[in-house]
Amino acid sequence: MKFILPVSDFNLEHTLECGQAFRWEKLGDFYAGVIGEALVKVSLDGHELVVETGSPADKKKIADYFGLNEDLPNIYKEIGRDEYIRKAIKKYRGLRILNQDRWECLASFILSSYTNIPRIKKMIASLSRRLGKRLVLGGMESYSFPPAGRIARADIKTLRGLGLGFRAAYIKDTAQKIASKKFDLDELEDLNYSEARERLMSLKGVGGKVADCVLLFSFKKYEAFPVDVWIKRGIEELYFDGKTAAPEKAAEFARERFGAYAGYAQEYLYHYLRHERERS
DNA sequence: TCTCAGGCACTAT
DNA sequence: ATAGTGCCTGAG
Repeated sequence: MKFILPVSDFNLEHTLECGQAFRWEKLGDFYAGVIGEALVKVSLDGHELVVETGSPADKKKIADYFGLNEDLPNIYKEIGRDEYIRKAIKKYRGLRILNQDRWECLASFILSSYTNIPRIKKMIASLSRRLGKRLVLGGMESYSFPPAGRIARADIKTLRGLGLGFRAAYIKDTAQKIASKKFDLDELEDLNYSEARERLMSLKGVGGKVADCVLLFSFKKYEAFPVDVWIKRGIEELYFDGKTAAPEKAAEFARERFGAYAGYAQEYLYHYLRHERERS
């Protein structure tokens, strides 16, 4: 099916290539990716987001996935508290935080530890190809992200064979807890940010950074401020006068400075720090 | 060959 | 609480 979502303040490229999701690929003038159980093609034409899916899809869910329900101008007003962030917003206007599948998001960021984005994408692709469901759209094919049960039952050697390395044990352990309902992801929805964060951190392979990514990218807990090495260096340089700060301190500072949408500030700052600062 | 990449667990203070 | 260290793997 094919449909159109009207959009404003939306930049597809920034949104899909900012590192929050690992399943999108640019193919000419459109992006192909997987949302849940659907292979999806999207392109942006002015104020129209053109969406094509291989399986029936709920328009509302797709709009929600792309973060289209958030009032971006208001968010900019909230987080625009200094020159750095305002400059970053100017450069990356239209970047929206996605609302991804919770399990896939958690698993993906467990895999993100001590590696780089191309390799994270590779791990997710091979895991999906091996244990996920085949999806087709037109001439394209891809695979859904495997449900927790599939990963829980896979043996550790298989997972290592897919290139997961030491992360294989972490993801399997977490998959087992989810599949056996010892850990219910959806219950986190009703907890406040720090309670939910603490719960997530009880899982193996989930520290503060990964927990924040999951809360930000799949729970709409926008006060989450993931601190990776880049953001850490940036915060130290811009706000701590070059002095080193523990990741938790940097995150705490950022939540106080940027408020309820600190996570949005993180996305903009991250890209500003990583790609564009020197050119501005 | 070597270093480094979007962390985390484990151990020792 | 806080600091140090090893970890699968692949790209540059």
